[in-house]
Amino acid sequence: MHTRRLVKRSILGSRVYAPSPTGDGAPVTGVVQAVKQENRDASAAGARRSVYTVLMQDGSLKEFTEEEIAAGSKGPLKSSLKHSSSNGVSDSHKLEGGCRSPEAVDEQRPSEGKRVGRDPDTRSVSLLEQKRKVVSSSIDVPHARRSEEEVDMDKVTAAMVLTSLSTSPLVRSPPVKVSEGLSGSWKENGSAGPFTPSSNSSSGGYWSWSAPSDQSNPSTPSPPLSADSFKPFRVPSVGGVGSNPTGAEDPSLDEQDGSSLLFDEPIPRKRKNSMKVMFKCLWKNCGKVLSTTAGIQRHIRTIHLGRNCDSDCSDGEEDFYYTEIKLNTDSVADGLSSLSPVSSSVLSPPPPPPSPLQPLSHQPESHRPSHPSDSKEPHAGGNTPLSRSAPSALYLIHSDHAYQATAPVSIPSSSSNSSSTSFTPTNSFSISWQSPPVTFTGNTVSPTENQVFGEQRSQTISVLSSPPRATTALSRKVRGEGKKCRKVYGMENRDMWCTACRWKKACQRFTD
DNA sequence: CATGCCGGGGC
DNA sequence: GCCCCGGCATG
Repeated sequence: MHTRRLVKRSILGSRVYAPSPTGDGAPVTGVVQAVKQENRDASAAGARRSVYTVLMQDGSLKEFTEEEIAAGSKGPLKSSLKHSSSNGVSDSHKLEGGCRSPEAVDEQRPSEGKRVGRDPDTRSVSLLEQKRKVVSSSIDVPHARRSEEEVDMDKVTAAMVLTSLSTSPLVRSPPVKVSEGLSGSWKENGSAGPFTPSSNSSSGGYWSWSAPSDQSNPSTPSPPLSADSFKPFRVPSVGGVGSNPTGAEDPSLDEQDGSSLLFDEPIPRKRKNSMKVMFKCLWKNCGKVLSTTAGIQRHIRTIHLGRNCDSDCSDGEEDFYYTEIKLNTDSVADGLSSLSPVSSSVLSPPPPPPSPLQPLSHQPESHRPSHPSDSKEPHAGGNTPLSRSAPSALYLIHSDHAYQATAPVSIPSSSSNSSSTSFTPTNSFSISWQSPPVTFTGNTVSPTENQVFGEQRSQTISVLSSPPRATTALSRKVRGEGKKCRKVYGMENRDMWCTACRWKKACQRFTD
């Protein structure tokens, strides 16, 4: 990480002073053409130096160390743009005297100026972008070029764009393409070492590490889904960055990998607008889920990365510690709405929050979460106390799915309680709550009451993987016993059917 | 296999 | 919203 950070923001094109080649002490000016890192290996402690390739006035290229250049002026970084040196003479003046040297200077600077005003929108255009990304946002160097305001604005707008993009399922992919593009072509420059002397096009590593993995195929045509393109990028963050305090990111990543497969519509039949996007922290043992990128970034930044400052000083690193998950809000809605009678059947009053006068009074209590945040369902007849409080959003998600269960309607008017434990004082009906349709991780999803926080992650995964086609026995209306239009009129008189029957819907004429 | 019905798509 | 159909569960 350090190594490439050293390059800091590019000073390419900057005018610098260099020791006179003649040795007469009179400094000469030149334009930085390239920067190299010396002894990159031993960079850890310090003593790492940059070597600047400088285009001299006379058109020759020379290399100077940082110190040499610094000796010539007050340092390369300051020399070019704003005021610089000690004598108070403006830069331009010195240039007048020193080097009104040719095109090189004028050529370089405009191009460099481009970088400064970089537009967050261009994040999706990675190839172009990488040329501008010379100014890495992850650089912790005194802001020589960009004023604080610039940075702030950049972050803010970027955050806004990110948020808006990732909130809408339709437009989610763009922000991710950054990584996708960078990981491909940009990788070569990044890992091949220092910048090549190829003038101003110095491809900068936007993220300070190069992708060692070959998982990212350089020319991914157009992956529509973001989850995959996310993945290869996150992996290098483990080995490459080394900034992971715990150093144990792998498990979560693995799980992430596993679950990310589930992101892309496992279900052939997809429902419209039924997905809500959430963001889940991938930090080990965290798994916090928030609804906005800003929120999750803030969470990671403050909680895990230990950065106190607000969103301003973000370097984007948070992006790699959360992922995007989709929640099937639709099924949630279904489940909730199923509490009210779906069909005209008079049977089985659902455990209805809206009707407190129900005789089965104590039952609704435990069932009435009043908000979905109440954790596990009491399931079939389990008279669990309502004590459990589940603060985490995960529980919210989970219990939502639990509500998919509907009250089965199969009740012969007599007594036989069809399902397990009866909890109702009356014997005329029973309401059985089924375990949530989610069955992925086996242990956690089972109706067990013992919910541990540590299992949140798998909870989430199971949620993600939960097929909307829930436990069909419940969600599906039980087949009616009586005759239906089809039977009554027969296929030949199909026009006499009720419309529902004609449409293969639940018969409206002969309801059970 | 016939039937009932859900989810979804086309218009 | 009307209409139809694929597909699934059930008997």
